Amino acid sequence: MDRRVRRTRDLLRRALLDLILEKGYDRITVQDVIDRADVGRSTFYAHFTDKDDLLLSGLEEMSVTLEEQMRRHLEGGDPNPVLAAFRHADQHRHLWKALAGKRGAEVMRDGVRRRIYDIGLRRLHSVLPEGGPPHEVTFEFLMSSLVGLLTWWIDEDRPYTPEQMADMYMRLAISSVHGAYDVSGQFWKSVQ
Amino acid sequence: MDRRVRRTRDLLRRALLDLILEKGYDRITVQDVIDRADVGRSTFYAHFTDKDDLLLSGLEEMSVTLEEQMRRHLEGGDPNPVLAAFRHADQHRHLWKALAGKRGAEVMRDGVRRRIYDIGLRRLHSVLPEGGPPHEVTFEFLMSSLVGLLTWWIDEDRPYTPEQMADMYMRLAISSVHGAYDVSGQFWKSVQ
DNA sequence: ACCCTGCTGAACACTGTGTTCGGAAAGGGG
DNA sequence: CCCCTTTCCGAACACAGTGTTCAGCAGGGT
Repeated sequence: MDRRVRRTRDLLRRALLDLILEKGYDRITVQDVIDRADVGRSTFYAHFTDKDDLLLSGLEEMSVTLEEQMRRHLEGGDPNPVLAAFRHADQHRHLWKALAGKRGAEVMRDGVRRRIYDIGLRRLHSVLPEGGPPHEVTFEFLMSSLVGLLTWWIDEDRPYTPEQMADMYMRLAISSVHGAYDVSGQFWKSVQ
Repeated sequence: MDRRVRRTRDLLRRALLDLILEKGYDRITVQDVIDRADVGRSTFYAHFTDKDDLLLSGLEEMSVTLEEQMRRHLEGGDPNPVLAAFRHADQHRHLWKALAGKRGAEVMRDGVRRRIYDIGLRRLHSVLPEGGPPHEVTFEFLMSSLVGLLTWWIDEDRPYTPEQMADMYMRLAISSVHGAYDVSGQFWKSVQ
């Protein structure tokens, strides 16, 4: 039955997330996960090929809602394009901490990073003016600082609201581009 | 014999670095390392407690020269304080790629990151003005973009000189701070 | 030539992985 | 309610890698 399958997979995913927050991803064994989820060993391997696979299945779920949320914000003409990301992280703190935080797995951080990069790339490339550093450099600069701020904020439980974080990031990011490319206020408008 | 000991440790460290570039840190077994270094198994464990320990002993060596080099630049009143970091990465490409790159270990990236953070923190805190975002936010923004650019540049073999990289980074970084802090203050009061 | 000191490698116990398979349990359709 | 299919269970197994131990070997230093 489909319901049974989904239930089992959810149990396993949830157990993994809890364990990540407790002891960190790399200290977890498959045995830990199936004990916590109260699921048979062979059942685990019937659903996932290994621990990483289980983890990645969680990322899929998360990045789908993230991308959707970001797209909605962008298409809705939101003045701050990164607000959606900070809001999503705030609403799914538990998930983000486990997946993108310190105790999470490397695989995962790379995954999250790549997702945000992909979303940002589409938009940024058409928005960046000419006459400054190569786009790839500016892109790397802006994306790594965004990912850095996002994960730091969640990981360290800093007491700023998503709106504050997004504002601060955008202010820093926009003026960096503005200064480095030496353009007039037109850039600010095109971002809004 | 002191010389014999040092030789053995060097053989192991070198073997590890080569293997990291070949197959990535997490795919390496202790057996791989000692085979490559042609060293007995028990000898390995006589010198290092495990694989991570061997890796960290390499970081020590690297971060000592990096810190020294950065301190010299800073004390010499160098106009571009991050140039030393880009130069060091350029001169020790092999090491940086293995330690701070994609194929390197997580432990290591965190180590490199923390080193750069520590060095930057001392300096930044006294330099940042008031009236903008909280220092910790700006600091995180600047440091993660610096680390991001550094590792991306080395990892992807982008064809820019250390001087160009340092220049581009400083341009982006300075104008971001300048722009974000040079405000009438009204905006930031609501954040703080 | 003789010591040390450090190196060797086989053997071992142990932890964790991923597979297999007979049988139990759970749910849906008649 | 029973039957049938799907799913789950868990013990047993082979395997890979870790870290330890120990008797013996090698070679540089005095």
